[in-house]
Amino acid sequence: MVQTKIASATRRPCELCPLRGRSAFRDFAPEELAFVSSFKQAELTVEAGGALIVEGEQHPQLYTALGGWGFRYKILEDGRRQILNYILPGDLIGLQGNLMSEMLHSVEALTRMTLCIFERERLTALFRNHPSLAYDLTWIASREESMLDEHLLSIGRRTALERAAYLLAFLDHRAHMTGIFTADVPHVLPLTQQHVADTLGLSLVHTNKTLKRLSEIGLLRWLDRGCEVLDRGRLLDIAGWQPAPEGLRPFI
Amino acid sequence: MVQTKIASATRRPCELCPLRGRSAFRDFAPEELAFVSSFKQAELTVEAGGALIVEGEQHPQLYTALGGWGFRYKILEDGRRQILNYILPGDLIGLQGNLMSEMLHSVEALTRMTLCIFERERLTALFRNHPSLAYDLTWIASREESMLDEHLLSIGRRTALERAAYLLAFLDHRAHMTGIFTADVPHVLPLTQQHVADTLGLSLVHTNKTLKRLSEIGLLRWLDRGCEVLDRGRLLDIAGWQPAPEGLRPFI
DNA sequence: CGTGGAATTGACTAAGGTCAAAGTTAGTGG
DNA sequence: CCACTAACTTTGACCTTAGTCAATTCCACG
Repeated sequence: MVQTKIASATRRPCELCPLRGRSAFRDFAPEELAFVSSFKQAELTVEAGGALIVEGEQHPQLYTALGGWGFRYKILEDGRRQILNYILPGDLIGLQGNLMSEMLHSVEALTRMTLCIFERERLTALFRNHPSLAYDLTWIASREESMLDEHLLSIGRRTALERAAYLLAFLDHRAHMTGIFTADVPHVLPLTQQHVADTLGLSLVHTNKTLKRLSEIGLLRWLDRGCEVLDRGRLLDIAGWQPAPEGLRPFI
Repeated sequence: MVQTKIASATRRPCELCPLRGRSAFRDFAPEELAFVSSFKQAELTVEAGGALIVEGEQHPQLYTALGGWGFRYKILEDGRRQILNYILPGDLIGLQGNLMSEMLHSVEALTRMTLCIFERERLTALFRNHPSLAYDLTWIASREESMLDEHLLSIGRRTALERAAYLLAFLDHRAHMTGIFTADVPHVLPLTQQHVADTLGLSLVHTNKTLKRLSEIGLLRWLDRGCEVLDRGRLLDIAGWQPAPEGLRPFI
């Protein structure tokens, strides 16, 4: 949690971006690609548990997650923590909250993450010269909002069991959509029960008992620091949720 | 709640927009104003309780609230309702959720609302020709996100008393910032306790008891269908919250 | 072997939900 | 002007869910 970031020397060109060509993402026009390439400053690697963004600090960079898992959160003065959303490859980090002033939330890596760094300053050039990318940026912000809406509904109105079912189905769905659950890796959500608790607004103990209920009926398997979803359909039934169909999505 | 919208014949030019010139909002350059004027289709009036947007429906318009109060919400199949955020003058409605496909939440008027109508289709032209307005749009989406982050923290991690204090301080603050609490009107948040309950994720009964506690120590007065905040400072203390300082904000 | 983070479990407590009824108030129509 | 209604608010009694406390167990790792 207090580990520092580790900047890597990598300077992979956008043409070789690991996200490019994944079936979930839209293609770029050549001129868009050229601009994004110039927009990109460097790549960054953050170890699991490392702090990427700290609430209250100025943060002149934006990031796009290229690999790994992270999460955004806020804490109250006495330490109560609320996880706001999870970050998966393709997600833009730093757009939430004010566009230019200090950060209103923190971001921490759940696994080792690789990120692409952009300078906030250059957003102006993006808006001025690349309307289609500007549109994408708004689209991305809008998508984040709709996820937050869902979470709010969940925490506000669902029972503990429904919330847990919703969260795990949601993350499993996103992982699949993003293409990080390939055939060769185990399909595990890299969470501790503390993360689940802090996302659902529940205590750790109650979260544990709730997850146990879901395990017992065979909907998931809890591993050492992770969760394997065994039956997303039935989780969705319990939650009374249906993921919104999503076409090709942009990323920057 | 099932009343229909009432389109008014008004076609007030943007130069006479009631928001323009209010101290909270930024000024437009002449060419921006000209574009927004052409962007604007008409004005709309919705009576209190009227449905402006219904979840699941296609909605080719965007709105900017000019006057009155509204709220966005989602419901579960069995009727449990979660209010996501409130809409005040200057807020853009319809950007949340997917930019172009069906609406993912509903919007209802809390008081009589007047709105400015834009065609979603013309967003493309806005992005292409008015980078500064495109930037504003992203800024607005980003601001909505940061409000949702706050709400999530509140519902997930604050006690009933803290949540109520937070919500009322939040709304009172926004009302003041937006300039709708002028000297000649009573400074009343136009809510029922059911709205408060559905925002805080609490039952109506418990909400009532919680609000009573806040009244008894003199922090607010509950009126027939509304709330008068008497001591925002102490509400903020209870909530452990501090509104983020906000400079001039854009609107479209 | 130890050690520390994570997961589990049981006993008890408290916050908040549910049910049911009654009181208030604004508005409506006679 | 007044009775009537419907929507809101208020209150008390009781129940359920979830939180707290305190151990214990289970691993992964050095």
